[in-house]
Amino acid sequence: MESSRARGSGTQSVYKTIRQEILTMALAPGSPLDEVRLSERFGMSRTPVREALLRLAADGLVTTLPNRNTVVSAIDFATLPSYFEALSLMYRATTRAAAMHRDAKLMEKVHARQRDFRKAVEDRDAFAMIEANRDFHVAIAELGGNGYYTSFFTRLLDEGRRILRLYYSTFEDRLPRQYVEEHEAIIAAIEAGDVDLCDRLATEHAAQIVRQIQDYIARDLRQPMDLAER
Amino acid sequence: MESSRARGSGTQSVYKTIRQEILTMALAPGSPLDEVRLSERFGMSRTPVREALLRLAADGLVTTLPNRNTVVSAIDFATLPSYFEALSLMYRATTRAAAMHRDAKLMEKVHARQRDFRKAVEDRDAFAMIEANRDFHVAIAELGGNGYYTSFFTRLLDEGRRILRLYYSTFEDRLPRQYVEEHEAIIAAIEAGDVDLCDRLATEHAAQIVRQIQDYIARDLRQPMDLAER
DNA sequence: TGTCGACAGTTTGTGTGCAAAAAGGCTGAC
DNA sequence: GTCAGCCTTTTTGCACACAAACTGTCGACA
Repeated sequence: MESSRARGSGTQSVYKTIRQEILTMALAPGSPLDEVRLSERFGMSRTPVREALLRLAADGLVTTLPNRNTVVSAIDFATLPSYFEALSLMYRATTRAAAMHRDAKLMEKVHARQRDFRKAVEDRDAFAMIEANRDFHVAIAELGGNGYYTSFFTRLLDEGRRILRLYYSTFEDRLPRQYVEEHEAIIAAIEAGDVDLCDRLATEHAAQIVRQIQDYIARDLRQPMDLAER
Repeated sequence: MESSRARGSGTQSVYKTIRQEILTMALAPGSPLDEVRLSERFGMSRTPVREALLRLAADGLVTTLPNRNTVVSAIDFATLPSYFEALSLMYRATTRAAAMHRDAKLMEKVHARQRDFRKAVEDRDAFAMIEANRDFHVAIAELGGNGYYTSFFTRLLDEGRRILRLYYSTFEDRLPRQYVEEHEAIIAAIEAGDVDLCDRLATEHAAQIVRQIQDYIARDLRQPMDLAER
């Protein structure tokens, strides 16, 4: 068959593709992932598909029901408070770390991500904004230089992409501009090496985001809302 | 063949067994894990072995070199400072959370784990002490009720099991008794719901452990030490 | 009419074969 | 004696086949 595909790339490409589709909500939570159907879609056998699903399961993005099928993991609203708590903590920890480990080269990446973010806001592109915001904070985490923080934080932010997509389908431009300014303030504080200020700004920034999501949720709850996950 | 094995248990049992062997250092970092050899050892085909290795790779416990073999992940001493930082943070976060979410049933589990820990210290069993200490803090994290904290912290503590095994091969009984007392103090602070005290105790407890490991490392460095991982 | 059991269909879990890729050894030339 | 190139060996990545397990449906019986 197609031996054009590089040897180790099968699993990788399936993993990346499905992961992206899950995070962008192209695959809704609860969607069944059939191994045969996926293998047909990607034009390869079940084995690499299976291995990709295994990796996604390890990431917590899909849930495999033993001897049954695999589904896209549901977003559990009951754990949202825990999520916000963990997210806030990691906002603070990574931003503090960044203020302590300044590095010109990595700092430039932070600036670049902030430019992307500003552009997304100006374009009023809600989805691009979500991605850019994530990338901005990942860049800060990498600047902080603690790999444990970076991987955990990245995981949290990715889960957040799904939550945000749920509520950002319609774009409201009141708050985003404020986010741009907060990002600028955080950058300035990092460059000044002011750890305490970073901590305060990160705390406030996290609270801002949490507040906004909670507003969206509260608004949704006033409308009839289909909570059935599957 | 042996159809006696339950259908879904193959991968699971291989995963659990190898994971345990890695965490207890029965499999040294850098040890090669050959799929064929493992499949012979466990009396099954390569497929379930392969899936188990994939899960271990997702946990970061093994590293798979593409198109080559997979090896037990090395312990990277360069990242130890980051590790200690993350560990300390999670000690604090989970203990604080525990003080806020008190629960009689889960609290009893904490007491039980502390009894195990005390017994391990009295028995002068270094390895049992390592396991019991991990379980004690996991129990506190579960008491805290934040699943994100629990999973990240558990992962850190498991990685710590390997590091501690490196340095606890000979048991020194100066500090352990102090750990017992510190654990007791933490339990009391949780039961009193004193968040700030929990934070201080967790910080000090973490610093204690970090200091001890660093002492071990410093002592080792004074001797000729083979740093070659493989 | 409601409930239980058997059957068929679907989907996963595992076994097996083959080919690609990398490592190490061998041979030959310089 | 050393180094380059080829070949062999080892091990993985993927394809495919088969059987177990679960779901849903249909029919029989109370």
